[in-house]
Amino acid sequence: MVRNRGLLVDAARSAFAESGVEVSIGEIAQRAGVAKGTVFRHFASKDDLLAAIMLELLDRLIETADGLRDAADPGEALRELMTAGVEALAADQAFCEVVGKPSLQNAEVRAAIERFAGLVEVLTARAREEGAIRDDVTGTDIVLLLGGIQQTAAPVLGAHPDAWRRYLALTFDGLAPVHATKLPHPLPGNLQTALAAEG
Amino acid sequence: MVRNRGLLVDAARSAFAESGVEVSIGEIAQRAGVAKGTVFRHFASKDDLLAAIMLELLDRLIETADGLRDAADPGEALRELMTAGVEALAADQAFCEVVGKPSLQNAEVRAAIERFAGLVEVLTARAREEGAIRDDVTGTDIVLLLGGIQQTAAPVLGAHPDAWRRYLALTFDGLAPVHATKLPHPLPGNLQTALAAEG
Amino acid sequence: MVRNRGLLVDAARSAFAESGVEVSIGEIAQRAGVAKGTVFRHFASKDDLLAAIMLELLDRLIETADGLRDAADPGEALRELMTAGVEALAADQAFCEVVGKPSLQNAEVRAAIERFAGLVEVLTARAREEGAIRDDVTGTDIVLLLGGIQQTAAPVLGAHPDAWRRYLALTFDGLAPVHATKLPHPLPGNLQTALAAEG
Amino acid sequence: MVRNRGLLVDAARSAFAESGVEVSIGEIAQRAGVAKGTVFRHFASKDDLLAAIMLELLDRLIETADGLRDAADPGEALRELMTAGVEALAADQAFCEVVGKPSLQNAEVRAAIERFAGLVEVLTARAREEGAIRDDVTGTDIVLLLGGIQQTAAPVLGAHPDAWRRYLALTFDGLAPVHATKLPHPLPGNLQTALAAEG
DNA sequence: CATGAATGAGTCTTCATTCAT
DNA sequence: CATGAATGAAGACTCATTCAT
Repeated sequence: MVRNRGLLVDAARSAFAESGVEVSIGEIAQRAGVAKGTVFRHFASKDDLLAAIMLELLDRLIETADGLRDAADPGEALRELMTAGVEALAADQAFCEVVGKPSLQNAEVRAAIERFAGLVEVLTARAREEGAIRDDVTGTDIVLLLGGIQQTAAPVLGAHPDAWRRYLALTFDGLAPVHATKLPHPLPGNLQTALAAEG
Repeated sequence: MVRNRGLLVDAARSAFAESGVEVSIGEIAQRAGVAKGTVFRHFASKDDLLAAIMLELLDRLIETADGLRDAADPGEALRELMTAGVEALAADQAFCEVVGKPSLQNAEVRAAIERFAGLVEVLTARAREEGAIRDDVTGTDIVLLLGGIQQTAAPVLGAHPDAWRRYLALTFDGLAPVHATKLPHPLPGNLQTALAAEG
Repeated sequence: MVRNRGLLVDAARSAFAESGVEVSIGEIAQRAGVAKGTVFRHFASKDDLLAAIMLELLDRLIETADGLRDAADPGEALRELMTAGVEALAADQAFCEVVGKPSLQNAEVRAAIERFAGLVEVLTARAREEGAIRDDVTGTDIVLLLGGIQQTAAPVLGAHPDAWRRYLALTFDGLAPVHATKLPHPLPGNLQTALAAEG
Repeated sequence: MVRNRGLLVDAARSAFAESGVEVSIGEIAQRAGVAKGTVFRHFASKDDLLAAIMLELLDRLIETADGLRDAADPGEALRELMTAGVEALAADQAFCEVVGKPSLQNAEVRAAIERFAGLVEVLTARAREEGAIRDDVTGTDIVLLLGGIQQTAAPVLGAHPDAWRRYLALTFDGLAPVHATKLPHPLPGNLQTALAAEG
């Protein structure tokens, strides 16, 4: 039924968030109060289930980015988006692992990340043009930084759940247009190109 | 013999570096060209082997930090240390996982991390006092940032092995004393204290 | 299904009985005609499986002991109980090993043994008071003797499956109240106390 | 060298005695202060080493039995022999396991047991003819009883190292010629015949 | 549709035994 | 002769996935 799918998705969401991608199907099924077989009725494989959950998170983030597209203050908008991004990562162990490891991403997830990256690129460009951030920073940088900020705080998140805000602030200071030297090793503008394997 | 142990450690080093802590003993043995049992001749358990490899890396880092202790330019010294730290992380998947997840650390590894953190604290203090970095940044921040910088670059490391240098530069700019606002959510000075308490 | 569990328990029962506690899960699975994983579906660990089988035997023995509690002839009742006990041991290698080695006993098994020992104590006391057995024999002695009688016959059990009856008879003669000298080295009345302390 | 063999045998003796036949070759080698390979230089297999140690024990027992052959009091002689036998068993875990489980016996051990059994048969016959013990008891019974008596006390040997004397006394009372009823299930006079497998 | 039993490949680890040095 | 490194066959246990009911 459709209700079971809902329970399943809820359970998977919390299980992946708390325990990461390695959480077992059995654990998820148990949390949902269904049998393991039911999981595979709704999702062809564990990877599919994971992808579905990750897509939810990505879609929410895409929506947020979309809503900030025409914000009055592009610098502030970018900061809000980054806040939302890091917050989402800090709240979900599996999300961190998936966005940080391309090998865990399937086609749909990759497409959603690309979509998100495109919006980030737009917001970043606006902020850059307004002089809110330095002009050698790209959208790809911003997307990558989200995972980095979360990771910085990760080891202390148990004791300091808000620590990521500290490192977001620090990173944002690094993005400020006050810095004279150019950043080295610029990446290609497109995230997919930057990810392009083995090269 | 000693040669086999060398092969084994080499194999383990590269296997852990490429695939992370979950790489199987079988894979390591195969890379080394030995039987599985041979691995357990040299290291009592997989954890012991992992710890040995991690301690190599940590010891090298500690040595580097120690050598920079009395450097003429404390700001530059800190940057060099961070470079060495991120480079080590970027080159080793397992190292990232171990330093980021206290549950993977055995007593020796934990002690080495603590020792390293102590040296970072010293270098950070000097840089702070010299005005090379802003005065609301602690050694704990620096240690945590290493993992964050690596993580930022991680998704593109396959295609751009030096990408971490870009994000190290960006982070270092964020540490510059030009920033007026204080960082929120300060952590306790001691890393162990910051890590304390699972919740 | 339930049939498979039956097959599994049957297989485990006979495998443990014939080969002792060291029989492999693979052997049991093969006898049951299932895969190894199936064993772990039904029992969380080998110890759990062993405990389940052992508890069956102990429960049957406890039931027997309980049924003999108010028997008209306490001497005969004790003999019947000992017969049941030795017979159970003679038929099951693993049972012998488990009751003889406290380290193989989990909490439930230990509790069942204690319960059985309590009943034996009662029956022994009655027999003693009736003058059916000598008055320096305790329930602890009787419990211990069961394993001893089995062990006496063990080496010839292959060729003489009933040999234990011979040594039960001999032992029972030794328990008769006709003997003038007291038994040396009396043990504490309680079995757990007698077992206490590894040294 | 011959000295190494001595160290090895000493180590094996104590290791087998304390831990039983399952003690590892590594443990024995370590106790002896030699390398594992050395064990196999002196003994072709673990079974051979075990057999050598067991033969020592059996030879000592055979000697004891031989010395009691012409004792003035045949009943007392038998009791002394049984005391020596049970004491040897109680002091050696592996010895118990080997004599109790024909499958652990190699040809030499079996021969020594047979030799011992022959002597016991002689002592038993004398005691029987003197009326020191009941006349339906055979040497085979006596040999088998040794293991049984040890086993009776085994579970409490940790806390009560002399407990076996209690059960030896009890058993000896059972052997007394005061008992009217014949023992059931007589075994063939020869131990090897009684052991004869699968019959 | 849902169940949960069954599968089987894969993991770490132990240990008797062999053999090059 | 002694060493101890190497082997490889087991063993217990886990888990994604399949499928009969």
